[in-house]
Amino acid sequence: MSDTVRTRFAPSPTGFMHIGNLRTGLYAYLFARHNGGKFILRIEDTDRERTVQGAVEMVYRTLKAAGIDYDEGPDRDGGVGPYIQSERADIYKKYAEELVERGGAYYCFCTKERLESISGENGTHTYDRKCRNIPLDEAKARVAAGEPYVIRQKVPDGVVSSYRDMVFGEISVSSEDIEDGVLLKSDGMPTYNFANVVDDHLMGITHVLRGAEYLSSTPKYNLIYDAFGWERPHYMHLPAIMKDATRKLSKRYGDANFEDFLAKGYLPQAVVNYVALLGWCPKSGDEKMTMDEMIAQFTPDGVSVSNSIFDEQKMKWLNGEYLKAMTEDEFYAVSLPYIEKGVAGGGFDKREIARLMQTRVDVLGDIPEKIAFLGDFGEYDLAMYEHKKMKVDLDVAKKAVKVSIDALEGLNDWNEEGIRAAISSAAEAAEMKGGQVMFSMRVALTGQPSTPGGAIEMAVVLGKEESMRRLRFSQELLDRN
RNA sequence: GGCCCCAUGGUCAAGCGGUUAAGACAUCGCCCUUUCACGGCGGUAACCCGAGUUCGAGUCUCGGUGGGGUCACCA
Repeated sequence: MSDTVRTRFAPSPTGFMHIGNLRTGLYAYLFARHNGGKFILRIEDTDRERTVQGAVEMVYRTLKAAGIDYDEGPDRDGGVGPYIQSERADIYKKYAEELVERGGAYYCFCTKERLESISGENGTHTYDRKCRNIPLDEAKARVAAGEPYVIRQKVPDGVVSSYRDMVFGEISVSSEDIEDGVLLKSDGMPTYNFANVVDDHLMGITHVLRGAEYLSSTPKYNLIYDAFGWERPHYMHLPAIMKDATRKLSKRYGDANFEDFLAKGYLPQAVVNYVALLGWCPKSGDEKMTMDEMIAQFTPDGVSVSNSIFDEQKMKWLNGEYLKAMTEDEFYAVSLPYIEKGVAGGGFDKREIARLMQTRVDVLGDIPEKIAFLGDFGEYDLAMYEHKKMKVDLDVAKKAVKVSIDALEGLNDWNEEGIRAAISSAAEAAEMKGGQVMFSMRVALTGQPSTPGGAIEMAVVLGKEESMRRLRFSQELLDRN
């Protein structure tokens, strides 16, 4: 293997990809690309009980939507596969046995019951190394006889295992704090501890990026590399993303799930951009960045060491920035499904609605409720006509609505200019301020205290027929009081 | 509890011994405006505590406190 950078993203297919997982993959991708290296996707499904049907497809979907493309993976062979751990069982077994021969591991025949019986004060139990000194010949004979076993790491005595993490710096753990952990389970599958080391080595991974929960167990993994005589990779651990000050984002509760955000009307690139900013700050201080810009600027010294709290509000803002930066056509395309949902098939000018919504929503999912009034008009609270700043009250409103009706009834140019001209001159003739008429007209047209646009824009969207119908309805409503 | 890690406004965060302690989100006010937005301008708001090192500490050291992680035949 050459010395080009190779990183990997190794999710376990448990059904969800929250943004913390996504960020880990993103950083591994950015780091690889920044250094002109390769990015590998590996599926860690050694725990058959937690593996969820269809979860691998979800990983593919997510990566694709996020714009993270991998060079090698289950469906893109790079010569060091398979890239799915459950298909590599024989490899782990072979290496575990080799490690036993090298003196870095041993067979253990302790039962689960025995292990539970030696649990410590805090419910934690450290293996007491009972099987550590069984002569190898004897152990092999027991294995050959069919006795169930696991293979455990033989942690050397009296050493301090240290490494330099790219973001956290020097980390040291002494061997007395490291347990003789299980490497190969009794079902023949490896544990994460072992599969990772073997795969990362065999796949030529040069830089391991992963969550900080592995920070203190990395010395243990390094001891395995050492026992094999393999070169250790570089490590870059990433601080956690929190739900609040004391709780991590959790897969179990489906927190901050990537696909949920897409369903709510977030743009994948906005989510990816936001997530990149949680725990990393580019030298330039840029916030809104394309993937290429992130690649160009991604360096480990900008990665933070402390946890950060996920803030949907800011992600919303960023998403809004992406929305506003689109061309009208682009926005129309992405917003159309939401507009259709909001107006439920009404014959409105969807193009115009899209134009109005572009600066008014941060998330596409907010569109339907913002335009619901277009298809839903009826009795409303007349108090809405009271507006001090606009100098409007019920009497003014009555007059204004009548003026509007008279001005628009015979209008043929039903567009912004035409309506504006008609209303303006009518207002003048009636000795009213344009604002008084237009404010009242807007309420009369919509029955809403606030709308995405003013009277003229609303009239255009509603069309002449519907506008006139609504104005007359409102006139009646006002006259009844 | 042992071990590992972390600590700048409400949130994300610059800062690497000397700054009026950036910037962004949020919030508040003003302007623009026919409502709501968009946009523009401005304001409020932070170095966890205590020692030490130093002429000088948010920045270095130690201790405390708080928080996170980990201690599985889960990853």
